[in-house]
Amino acid sequence: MSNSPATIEDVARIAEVSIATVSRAIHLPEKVAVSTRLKVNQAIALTGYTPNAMARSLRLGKSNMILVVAPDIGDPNFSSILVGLENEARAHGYGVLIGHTQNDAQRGMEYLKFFSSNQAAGMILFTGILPFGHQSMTARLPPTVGVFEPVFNGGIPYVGVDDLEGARKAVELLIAEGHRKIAFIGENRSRLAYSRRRLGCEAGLDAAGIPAASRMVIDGDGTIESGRLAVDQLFLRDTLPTAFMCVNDQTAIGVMLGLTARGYVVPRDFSVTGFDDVPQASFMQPSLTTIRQPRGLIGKHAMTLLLQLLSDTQPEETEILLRPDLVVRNSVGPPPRR
Amino acid sequence: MSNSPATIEDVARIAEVSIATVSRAIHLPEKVAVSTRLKVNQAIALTGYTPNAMARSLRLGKSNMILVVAPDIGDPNFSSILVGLENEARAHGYGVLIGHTQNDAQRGMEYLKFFSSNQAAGMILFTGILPFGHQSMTARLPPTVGVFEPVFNGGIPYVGVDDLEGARKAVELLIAEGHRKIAFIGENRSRLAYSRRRLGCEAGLDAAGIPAASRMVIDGDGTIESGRLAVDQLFLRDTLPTAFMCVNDQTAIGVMLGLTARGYVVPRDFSVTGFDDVPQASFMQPSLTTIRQPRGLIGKHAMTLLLQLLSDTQPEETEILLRPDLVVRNSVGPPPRR
DNA sequence: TGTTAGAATGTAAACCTTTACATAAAAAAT
DNA sequence: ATTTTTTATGTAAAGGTTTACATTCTAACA
Repeated sequence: MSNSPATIEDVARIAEVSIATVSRAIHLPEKVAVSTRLKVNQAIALTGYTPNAMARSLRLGKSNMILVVAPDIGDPNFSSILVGLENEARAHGYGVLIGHTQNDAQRGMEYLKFFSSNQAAGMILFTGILPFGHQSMTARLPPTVGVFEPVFNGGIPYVGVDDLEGARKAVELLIAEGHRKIAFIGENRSRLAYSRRRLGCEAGLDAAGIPAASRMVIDGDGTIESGRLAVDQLFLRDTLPTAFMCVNDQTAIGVMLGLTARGYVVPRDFSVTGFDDVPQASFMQPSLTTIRQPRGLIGKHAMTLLLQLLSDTQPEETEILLRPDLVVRNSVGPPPRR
Repeated sequence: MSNSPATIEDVARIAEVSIATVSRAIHLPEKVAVSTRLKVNQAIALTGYTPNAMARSLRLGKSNMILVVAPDIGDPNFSSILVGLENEARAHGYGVLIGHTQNDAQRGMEYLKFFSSNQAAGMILFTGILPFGHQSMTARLPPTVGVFEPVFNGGIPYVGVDDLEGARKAVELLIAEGHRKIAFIGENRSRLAYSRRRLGCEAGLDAAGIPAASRMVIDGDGTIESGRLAVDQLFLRDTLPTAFMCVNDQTAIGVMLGLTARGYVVPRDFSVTGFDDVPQASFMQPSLTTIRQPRGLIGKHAMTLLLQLLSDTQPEETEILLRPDLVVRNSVGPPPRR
């Protein structure tokens, strides 16, 4: 064992072939005679040779890193998708690089250096927003797949859950339990996924023939705190809903905390549904009825799609919507008789 | 704008200097005349040149990527530390690469390819276990810093919380509330951090003169489920504790769920403490009294330490223990009068 | 036997930097 | 004015791959 790592030359010398043959033995084994292939493999085993990825990327003009950009690494939705992404990437020899923008466009821009410096080949976007100041650069956009949140600037493939369908399932459950006055606690920062959920809710209410008069909408910002505030706002009104359909679990948790703080008991006094099925949802008291995102699967599909883009295999689908599942727990019951 | 990215040659041509001068203008500006520096900078701005990191790493024999290896990316402890790590890394021009071993040594080995192929310069280890089958390779170990969990194989710098101190604080709170019969719900997979917490607990009990007879220890595996099981095990015994001090929040959550399932009320009937202060802790009913890990800070310090190692600045400290804070919430009260 | 097609291997250039060393120019010293 | 020192720039090699093209070898064919 020498002290510096073995290079392709070391292998070539030991196998008594040229470096070109070694390279071919690795990447196009069928182009090299069986006997030489054997010699090369032995030499590789002997030296413990691993190709230098830097040299490789330089020569190929392509890196084997995927940048994953999320607004917040701490988001409970993030980690399981990341697992799916990482598994799939690793299975194909890719590494996963992470970045978090904290919803700051400036921050997002910083990560572009990974592309201009050739360190990343593609990007997975959690943010729903391209990390670019100017549209002008869109032409040079690296291969990108959106996840969890569709990307505004059209034309970027997206993998996520069918938000409309999921929201419909949730509202249907509430209606089936007998609820008629349903408040939708939404999110106002114009996130596409969230507005789709609202549309799904509307659709469900329409289908059940619920009049507009008994519908309520409060817009928060998708945080626990905004769920609490939404409760306060609703209690200022003349009519209260019997059920809260929340745009995500964070909001739902906030709503439940707000209701509990006012002395109400869920689901006896009010029913609450969430969306996402974050880990916390199952530990709430009562546990939260919600719509599950198949996060691992989303990650896997998104990475597959991206790797297709990278290998110039133009994928047929540009939007993959996975089926959301209703997870029935204990935060929904029939409306109280008043 | 050409279609392929600008290289140092393009810049040199426009600035009418040699590529060496361009390189110097970037990395050793004081070595180049002010007038030329200006020309070069203009040319850089004009072309939008960014140095090709692959070529740079190849030449320098050093990458600017840090591999972060965790047993489980989904661990709520992971993400905030990751934020600290990533912020610090990015501030120094480094990228963060992630890997998750799922407590599988085989998996861990796979990530070593990032080093043998020169794609990563250093490593942050969450696992407490070196991802190596053989000790023999220890000599070739890349610069590594352990985090959250000290690394077994001695000599590896570690940044974490002072587990002893934290555990002492927790047990002191219980004792101050009047508890004498305290059960420690531990973890049996010989994790160093966890065994330190147990020692801290013992030390606190010793200091208070609590006799060995009224101490109980149950070993689980640090999961919610094992917390539940620990409760079941204790209820088989003659004497019950009045308080449960848990090795981590997951276990504490399990304990609380187990107690609730048996119809007990926390903290009226039993007190419970955790360790870590994961996000869930504050949403439990009752909210969990626990010991906070300053996770962002841990990440920041660990990365600083690693970057020092990488720049051959031998750091003086080899173990940085941050001060843990007691977070008093609602899961601890005085013991019931029986 | 002499040609030719096909298979296997080798040679060398290219990918883009950084930097030791050489050279040229300017400033300082004689 | 000449020599020496200092400063600024240029030349060219090296880092480890991949691959187009050239070469050699083998086997098949006439």
